[in-house]
Amino acid sequence: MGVFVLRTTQLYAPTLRQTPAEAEVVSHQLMLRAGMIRKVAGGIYTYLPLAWRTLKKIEQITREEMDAAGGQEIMMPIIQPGELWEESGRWGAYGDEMMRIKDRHDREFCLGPTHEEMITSLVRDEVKSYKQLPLMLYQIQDKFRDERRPRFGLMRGREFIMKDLYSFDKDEAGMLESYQKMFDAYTKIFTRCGLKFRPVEADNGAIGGAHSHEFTVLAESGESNIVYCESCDYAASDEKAELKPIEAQAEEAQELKKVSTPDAHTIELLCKCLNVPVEKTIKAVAFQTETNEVVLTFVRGDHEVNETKVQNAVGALELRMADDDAIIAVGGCPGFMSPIGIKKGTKILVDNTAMNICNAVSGANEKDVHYTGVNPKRDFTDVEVLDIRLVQKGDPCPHCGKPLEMTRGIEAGQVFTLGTKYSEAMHATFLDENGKEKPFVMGCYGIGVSRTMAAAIEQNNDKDGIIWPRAIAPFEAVIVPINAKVPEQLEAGEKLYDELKVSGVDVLLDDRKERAGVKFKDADLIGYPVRITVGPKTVEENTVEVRIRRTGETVVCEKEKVKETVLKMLEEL
RNA sequence: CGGGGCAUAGCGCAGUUUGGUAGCGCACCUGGCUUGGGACCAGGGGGUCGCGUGUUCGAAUCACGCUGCUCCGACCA
Repeated sequence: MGVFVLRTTQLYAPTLRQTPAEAEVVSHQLMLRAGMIRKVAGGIYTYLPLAWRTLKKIEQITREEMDAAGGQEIMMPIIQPGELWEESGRWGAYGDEMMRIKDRHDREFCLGPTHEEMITSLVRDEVKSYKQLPLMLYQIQDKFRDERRPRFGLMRGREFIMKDLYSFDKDEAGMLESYQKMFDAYTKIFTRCGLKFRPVEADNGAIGGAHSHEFTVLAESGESNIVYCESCDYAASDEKAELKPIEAQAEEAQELKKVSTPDAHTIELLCKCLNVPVEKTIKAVAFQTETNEVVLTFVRGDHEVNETKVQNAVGALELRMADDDAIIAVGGCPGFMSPIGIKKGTKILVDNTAMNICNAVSGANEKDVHYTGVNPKRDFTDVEVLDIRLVQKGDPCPHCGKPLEMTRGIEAGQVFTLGTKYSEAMHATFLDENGKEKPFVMGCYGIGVSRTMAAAIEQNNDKDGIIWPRAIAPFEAVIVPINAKVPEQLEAGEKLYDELKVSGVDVLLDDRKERAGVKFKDADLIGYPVRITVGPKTVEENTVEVRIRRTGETVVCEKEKVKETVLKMLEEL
């Protein structure tokens, strides 16, 4: 009996019978109930032993794949000097999401929301030659983002664990190679974690750069919408999904005509009022940028505007709905907007599908008046025509034209190319083969470790609790003596523990003097993949029950066959 | 940041309308009994009723201010 026995009586895992009122999503509820986490403040949690074991397993898988791809692990401080962020220009740009603090000398620091500046500064000081490239450095560390609205437990916390790797290459081709290595590594990581996921093309957002993929863990409760094609391998986040213009049925062009449409300030009312199909209408959405410039956008009545596309098209840092006053100032009329007759110089974006409509209806920039017979190609002047609509289920795939499927997921990881955005801003350069000074070509690659744990639960649970994938379960198996007060049962349990432990199974012994029902309920709630039940029959008939959490399948076997049975089951999970 | 809601024992809640000894279920402790899916009986411990100011003989309860949490929206590498 040389093996230290890990027993539930020594495990701090306070399970709750009732669900705390504050928990909205299932992962949050189950983590609280299973005694995995406790809240400290809004979006800030302590990880108790069970959660920490799972997190360490996710970290370890991540670490192994990062190392295998050529990454080197480092650890950077959470606290970062404001000056570094001044250099990159993000001290001002990052906004309220950055937790800023001052030291006793009144110098500015922040709790790192990300580490591009830190890493660029580190490498800038040491790496001077192309011979030292490529370089990939990563860390697994706490990040802090002062979210406006932390919610969903660990899914959108303020402090969370993240793996972030940064690649430095001498040129674009090298960067793309690093990017591909990381893409492959991420695929391995999420596969090894036992999760159903999809890499999707994504928008780069404020971080900059040209390529990006999100690794989305599929779950109905997820916050990201993704589309994918079953005929080809296209998959993208909804904000990224490209759309080709839809051709409209050709008709003889009618004359542009104003008609009275009292109170028809929504598309629905307009269709009723004029008895036209919604595909024949053109809808307007007005935005203002951070500099208060008005951007008018037009899409087909049954489509939605994709703000990310608009933002990228106009190069804005921020978009918000335009005030009525601002709309009027450029010659528009809220609720009755049209590109026709807007003040010259105003930015007008028209979706390429809306542009194809024949004899459409649009506003007329007058209250209670619309145009009919609108033929955008003839009537719209000084407009930019491009793809600005939000994808919908069934839209044609941009690659093969087949209808796209839509599903929801949780963004657990994202890979980006950064190019030279940070290296140029921060003068991080090296000498190339010709002795010429060049900025590093960078990429950055993140995995939300704590979010991945939450995502795993969102994807794997039932009414009784969590159903852990084997690779990231806090324990692979639990041994439950039905009655721990019967010495023979407890001893049999301990003996099995030793056997399994020695065979490399991550196992726990539930030695609590609780009734069997309590221990079964807890085992289901915590979600150990395999449960081994030791009872009177073990003592009398030498048999043990082995049960698979996910399927409920139970196998009765002889005590001597337990090891073999459990190993085989775990193999198949 | 806008709009709702909530704050009473570790958790879930009642009590607030109509001011008068702070309650229930679960959990916890003791004893008994029980032991294959969250038992039962008896006894027990635990509260500055989120904070502050006011009204009142008297405030969990009424008024005003604040703080925190939460939901919807906006926002989000």
